[in-house]
Amino acid sequence: MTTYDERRLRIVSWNVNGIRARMPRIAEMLRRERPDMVCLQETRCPFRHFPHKRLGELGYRAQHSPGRRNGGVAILVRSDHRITSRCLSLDNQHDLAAGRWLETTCAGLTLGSVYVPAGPTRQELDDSGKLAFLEAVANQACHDHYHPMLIAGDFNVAPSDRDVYEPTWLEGSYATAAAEREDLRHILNDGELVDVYRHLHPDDHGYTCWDQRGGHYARDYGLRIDLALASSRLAEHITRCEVKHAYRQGRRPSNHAPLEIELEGIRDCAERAIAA
DNA sequence: ATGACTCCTGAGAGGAGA
Repeated sequence: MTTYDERRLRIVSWNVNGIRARMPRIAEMLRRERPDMVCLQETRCPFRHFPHKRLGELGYRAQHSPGRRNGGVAILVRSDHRITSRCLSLDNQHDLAAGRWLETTCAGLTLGSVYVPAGPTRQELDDSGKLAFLEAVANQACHDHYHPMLIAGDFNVAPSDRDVYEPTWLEGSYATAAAEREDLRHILNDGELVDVYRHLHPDDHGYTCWDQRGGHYARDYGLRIDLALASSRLAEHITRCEVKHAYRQGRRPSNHAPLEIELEGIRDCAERAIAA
């Protein structure tokens, strides 16, 4: 029986691009890393086909919010943890959350798994759905949370030009449009959230997503659109945040790499919040 | 700039992703 350090939590966020197609790689990651919690995006899997049994064999319980056809988010919790609450709505809207937002409180932490709509392309300029969704995430982050909060997932927004391989090629695209970036700043400022990777690695690219075509990964034509946002009182407890390249390589990878976040002293953090 | 992807559904192409 493995024993785990209760004061240290490791959380992985991963856009798996189809949980069924990715199950061998997900199993590999869970066996090797044994994270406490996992936020998944793009499960692309109907409710009835979700691999609860296989995940159970691997020692994880899953909560799943399927999307209509694409999308879908899940949160996996290692079986030795007790889940204290769950939330299936985003800014009090159930329909907005379907397939795109899940929230679980566990081990003194409220964790959100988010999949922001990709939004506009160069051809298709209407981005109102994406902006409304980002607004709802901002509101959700502003709600009173008893526990410190970590929101992790695929935001489909690269916060700045430093987060994309060649800004001029992507000008005005879904990931770099000014309005999206403005809304992301709004989430960070109003929710008092910290972009964890950028906070710990001010000078690295930290790309998490590479197009599957044409050797983008080999050339490192990447985007940093998978983010972990921590409430400010949680941010000081984050000791590590890394892109796990091993799972973007090898056999049948997702187009995204997992992002791993390590927290220490989380119980202290919750206790201080209660005392305050 | 990328030459030439890969998932899903449903039974073959077509939509979607980013």
